[in-house]
Order: sequence, then C-alpha cells, then structure tokens
Amino acid sequence: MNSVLENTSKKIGAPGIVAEINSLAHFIENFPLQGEALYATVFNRNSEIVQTQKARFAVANLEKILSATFQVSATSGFDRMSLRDLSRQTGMSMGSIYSCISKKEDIALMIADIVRLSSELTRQHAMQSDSLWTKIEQSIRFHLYASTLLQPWYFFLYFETRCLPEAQQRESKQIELDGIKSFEAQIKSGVESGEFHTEDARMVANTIVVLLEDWYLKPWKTLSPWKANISIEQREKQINNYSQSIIELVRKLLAEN
Amino acid sequence: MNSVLENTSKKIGAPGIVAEINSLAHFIENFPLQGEALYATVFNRNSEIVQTQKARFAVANLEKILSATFQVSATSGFDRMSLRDLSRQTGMSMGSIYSCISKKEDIALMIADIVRLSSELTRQHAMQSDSLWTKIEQSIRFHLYASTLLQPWYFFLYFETRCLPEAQQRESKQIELDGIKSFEAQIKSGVESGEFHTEDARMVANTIVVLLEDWYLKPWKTLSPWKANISIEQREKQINNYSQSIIELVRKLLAEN
DNA sequence: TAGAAAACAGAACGAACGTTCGCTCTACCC
DNA sequence: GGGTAGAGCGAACGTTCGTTCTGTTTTCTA
Repeated sequence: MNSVLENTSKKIGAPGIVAEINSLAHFIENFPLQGEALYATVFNRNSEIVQTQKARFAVANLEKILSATFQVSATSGFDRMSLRDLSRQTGMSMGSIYSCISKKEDIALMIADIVRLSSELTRQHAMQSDSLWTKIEQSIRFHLYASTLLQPWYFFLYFETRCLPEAQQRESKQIELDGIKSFEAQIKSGVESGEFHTEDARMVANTIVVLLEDWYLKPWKTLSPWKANISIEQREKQINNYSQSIIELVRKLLAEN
Repeated sequence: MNSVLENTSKKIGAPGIVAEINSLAHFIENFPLQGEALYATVFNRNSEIVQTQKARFAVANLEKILSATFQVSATSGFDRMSLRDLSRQTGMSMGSIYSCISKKEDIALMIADIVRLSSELTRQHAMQSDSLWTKIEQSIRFHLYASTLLQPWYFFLYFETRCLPEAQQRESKQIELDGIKSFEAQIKSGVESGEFHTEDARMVANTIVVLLEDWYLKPWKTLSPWKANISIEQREKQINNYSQSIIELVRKLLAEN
C-alpha cells in the first residue's frame, strides 16, 4: 500500500495532479485513473470484494469484466445483462468470473467507487487555483476531461444508481448536490466581492452541473458527435469547444446586467 | 372515436388547449391528459395492445397498473419490478393483469406513447403565440406544467428508455433533439431580427432543454422540494419560481453583451 | 521439479421470472 | 331467468437467472 489510492478505507489523500493543467493531453499525463493503473486502483480499493488474490490476474480480469459490462449494459441496462452475456463477451467462464467477484452487484459497486474517486480528485484539484474565476473555469474543464476519459463509468453510475444499495444511492445524490453547492459558494463569494453579478447563484451553479452531466450522458447529441475512437487531438478540440461554450455562457450569466 | 386523442394511428389533430394560458390552474383546466380522461386516452390509443375490451374495466385497471408501475419502478427500476410485485401493489391477480396487457413491455410502450403525446401537445400549442419571446416563454412554462402533472411518466420514459425496442429508443432521442432544434430556430430568428443577441443559439437552446429535464428528473434537489401531495397553490408557486429562474437566465443569455 | 495454492471450466442447482391455462364468477342479453 | 361473453383468478409451465460445486489446469514456491 504505497499509494494514496490503494488504501481500503477509501479515503484519499493529496491528489497526484499538478496545479497548472490547460489541455487534455496535459490532463492525461497527470490523471491517475487510466489504463492498467485504473484497474489496479479498482483492485486495491476493493480488496475485500475482489476474490482473486494475485494482482496480475485480478487486474486483467477486472479490465475484461468491467469493459464488457460497459459494452453490454450500455444498450440494455445492468439488470438485463446476465452473467452469461458477460461470460460470452469476456471469454471467461462462469467460474472465472466468480473467482474474481463474489456477486453481480460488486461490479456496480466498484464502478460507483471509481466515479466518486474521480469526482473527488478533479474537484479537489480545481480548488487549488487562486482566483475565483479560474476555480470555476478549471472545475468545468477538469470535470469534462475526467468524464470524457471515464465516460462509460460516469454514464453507468448515473443510469444504474438504482441497482445500488440505498445508502449508495443517497451518496450519489449527495455528490451532485455537493457539486452544485461548491459552484454556488464560489459564485456567491464572487458576487460579494463585486467580481460577479447575479441574483440567482444557485441557478447558475445548477445550470453548470446539468450541462456537465449532459456531456457524458448524451454523447449522441450532435452538439458533441461522439465516435468511439478518435484521435486525442480531435477529442481535445471537441472538449475545448464544449467547455468554451459553457464558460462563455457562465461568463455572460455572471456579467453585469 | 370522437376525439382527436382517440384514434389508433396515433396522429394528433389540433390540440384542445386554448391560446392564452398563464397559470397552472388555467393549464389544468385545459390539459386533456389528466385523471380518468388520461387513462381513457391510454386505452383508446392502445386498443391493439390492451386485451380488456370493455372500456369501463380497461380504464380502471390501466390506472391501477400504471400507478403501481410508477410506484414500484421509481425506486428499483422497471426490470426489477416483477409482475408479482405489480400484482401485490394493484391487488389484481396475475391473470387479471394479463387480461389487461399482453406483455410486460406493453406497460412501458403505453407510458412512452403518452409522454410523446404530451410533449407534442404542449409544444404545438406554445407555437401559437405571436411574438418570438412569448413562444420561448410559453414553451418553457407549458413544458414545466405538463411535466409536473405527468412527472412519473416523464421520469419513467427517461430512465427506462432502454427497456423499449430500439426504434422507440431512437424516437425518444429524436424528441429531445427536436426540442432543442425548436428553441434554436426561434433564438436564431430572434438574433437575425436583432431582438436577441447570442453567438451560440444552439448552446442556449440546449441549456433550456436540460434545465427543463432537470425539473422532473431530480425532484429531490432542494432547488424544487417535491412533496407528494401539496396544494395546487403551492405547486403553482414552485413552478413559477423555477420557470422564472429559467426565463431570467435565458433573458440574460439573449441580452446585448 | 514436486507439491501446494490459486485460477479456471462448465455442469448443476434452486429460486424467481414472464407467461399460460383451465377454471370460476358475474353482468347483461333475449 | 337460463345462456353466454368476458373479466378475474391463481396454480403451474418452461425458461433463465445468479450462484455454487466439483474437478482440472496453471502458476508459484521451495
């Protein structure tokens, strides 16, 4: 356990993202939840859930299982996805799957955990900026970056929350409310200092949050035409367009009159 | 078949809402999809699906079945709701349920149909206003009114679209895209005439639509504290607050600079 | 390289699912 | 007021689900 991401109490320490990040490429360099490291994190943070003991097998199988889960459940939902579907899609036998997890629900739990971790990481880091406006801007950009890289994860949590135990459901709602509150607080203090002008900070904050959700929930909107595999440069352009749209919109909402 | 709502081809004629509606109470007087008439409409528009022939029985049972579906599936989802749950909740036997519908999926189909009808009705009617700004304002208000009265229906369609056949899934997405396009077109023509000012009509339109969705998707946000049974006057106040928030926001987004 | 431990395979299990079937009941018609 | 169509009922059906179990193979270690 040499990483803050790997403890089992699921508290996180100081994030490993450096302060000044201004492009997707740069974000990717610093974002810890990608590739093999992502599944290693899943393994380490869920050692009580994951049955497989050897990290080498566990990480490889978690990747297969979770990827297949995203593929299958994207169209028909988690409930309709049977473990036989999963077995077919992963090429693993029932026994293999159950030597990795112990319940179907575990899959959903692990996904929810990673999304919460990702949200926490990006939000905490955005808070490191010094000016109010930069904090808002960075929060928006980081959230878009992270939810792009982990799109299937964010999407899954949103639509499958109801598969989770009630305590986890409440926690997911709380994360959204915290997001709104965080933006609201920044806007309000900007209003007090005379930097921003609005009579409804709550509404502006809420608008930001729902626009951020829209990004990973509705990739089919022509607003952000989503292809499975496009180059990082193209994706960067897409995100920049959308984040600029949001930022311009917020700027107008917070401008004088 | 004496009403435009009752034909089986599911085309709708001129809506029965009169032009000038400025309060929830007034909207309720004119909105055809309420109370018993709502379930009569379900029956008439789905005569091929509904097995029960006598309207008297069919309407009563559809009300029981659909109400129970909303109650049960709100927390656990449509897939997890078994027909035995439904039997318990409605007090009907399995046989009775199947003498009303012929497949579980039929329930979702009927709900989807009503939501589409409601969207169509409210949008068409809002278009009857003469000024551009009033059209936008009315579209927003009507949508909030309708999605409040039919909140469980709108909520269900959003979250259970994936239970529907693929053609229906595409249709649901199309409705959202049409909604955006409709707002976008009005904003654009306002920009051309100099009435509005924005460089990103699409984004403003999209923002309106996601804020409208937010209303019926997240009743738990303290933004719009949702209690099951509050008086019409209180509900009216709630909606007015929220619609005023949206309208003010849009006004600011379309104002000069 | 022998032996223990872990991972894997897939048949088997009981529960629960959506649906059907044979039957009873009831309201309305001539 | 007997006949009948249709509504209501609930046990039973075949299927599929999540999960378990019993071997077999692979991997690690000494």
